[in-house]
Amino acid sequence: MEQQSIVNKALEKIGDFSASEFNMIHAHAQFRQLKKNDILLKEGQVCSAIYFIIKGAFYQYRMNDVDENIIELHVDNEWFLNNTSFITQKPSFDTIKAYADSEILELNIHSIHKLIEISPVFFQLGKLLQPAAVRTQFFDNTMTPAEKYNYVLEHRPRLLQSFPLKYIASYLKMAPETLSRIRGKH
Amino acid sequence: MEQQSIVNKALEKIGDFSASEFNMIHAHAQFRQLKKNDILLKEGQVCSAIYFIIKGAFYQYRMNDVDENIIELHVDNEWFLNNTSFITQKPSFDTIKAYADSEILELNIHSIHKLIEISPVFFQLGKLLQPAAVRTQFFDNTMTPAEKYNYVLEHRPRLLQSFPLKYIASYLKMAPETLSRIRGKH
DNA sequence: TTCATTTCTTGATTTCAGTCAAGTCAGTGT
DNA sequence: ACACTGACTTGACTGAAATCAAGAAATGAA
Repeated sequence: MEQQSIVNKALEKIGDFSASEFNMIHAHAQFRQLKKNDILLKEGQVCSAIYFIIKGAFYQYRMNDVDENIIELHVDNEWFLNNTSFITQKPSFDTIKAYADSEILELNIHSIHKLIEISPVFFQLGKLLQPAAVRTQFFDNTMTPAEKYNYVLEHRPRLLQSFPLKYIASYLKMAPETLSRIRGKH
Repeated sequence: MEQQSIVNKALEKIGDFSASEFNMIHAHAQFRQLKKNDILLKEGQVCSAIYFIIKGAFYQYRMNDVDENIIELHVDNEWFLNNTSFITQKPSFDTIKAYADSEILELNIHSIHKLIEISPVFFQLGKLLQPAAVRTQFFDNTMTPAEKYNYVLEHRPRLLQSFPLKYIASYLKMAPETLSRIRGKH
């Protein structure tokens, strides 16, 4: 199947699984379709699954009085989750929303636990938490706006194509005007 | 034993363990003593264990050209680890150093895996990753210096007693002068 | 097409935290 | 008692990014 090979390719990057182990993962995964602006996880709900984007894009935001504060951006061929809520299994502070019509695969925490009971091989799925953990290193206040932009340009360039400037500015915690000026100087 | 009851009390907060399960955890844990300025984990090493501070204090810092940039502060009766290195099992960017003569308990990743093989109950140990995950929410650039100080004052007041002002300022990513001024206005 | 709305850019001004600098205070050693 | 050091405070100045404001460009709807 087309979808499965895409997912397997992404899984190969995070661990060493046999064909039968791939099949076990797919047996536990749920295919889902969402329309633009559909909500995948609402603030207050517990994030009990990890997701793989086959097609589309998602963003996570937190309400701050009036406006949406963007926490994470995700494009196709990426795994994502609300890291804090998933790890703690407590209500999420953030909402996850589809930015475009999307197709995703869902692997819930019970399935992951079952898989790990079957074999410690599936511990490697824990590495899916890695990107979020690594990312937080960079977005402490030690980086200047220009450094943040260059970091995204180098490490996640597809974000810049997939989302409007003001989403990226919010994600990078700077004013849209500032991002516009930085981009102006190539 | 004195130490065990301290640790069990801390473990009760994160999960529901039986007496025999407590014993299994202690059987896998290593007791260690460190002197002030002893290094627990050096930059470049993989963080392969989680630690519980029975007595003393620790800090994690990252070298930035000349000066130490403080990443985390830990006081007694807390679990800690280098979150990123532990989750990814890749070399740490940070060094963990004893701020005072300390006594700790060490539970390495192999022991944790063994425990989880014995029983899924020990999955709850994963919750020890929680504090770090929760903390990163707050230290994105959305908070003003005063808000950061108030957050620490409310959630981790013992840090303010345990470490000198300049350590806390570095941890909160602000100039020592700024922290001093904020504190001046109660 | 035209009009309306949103997105992005550009300029002028403001503000808040960082830096620089000087001084106080407490602790240590001689 | 004295100087020396490190921790903290306070004031003056600076600079980078936010804010305010206006307008241009792109998008979409009628």
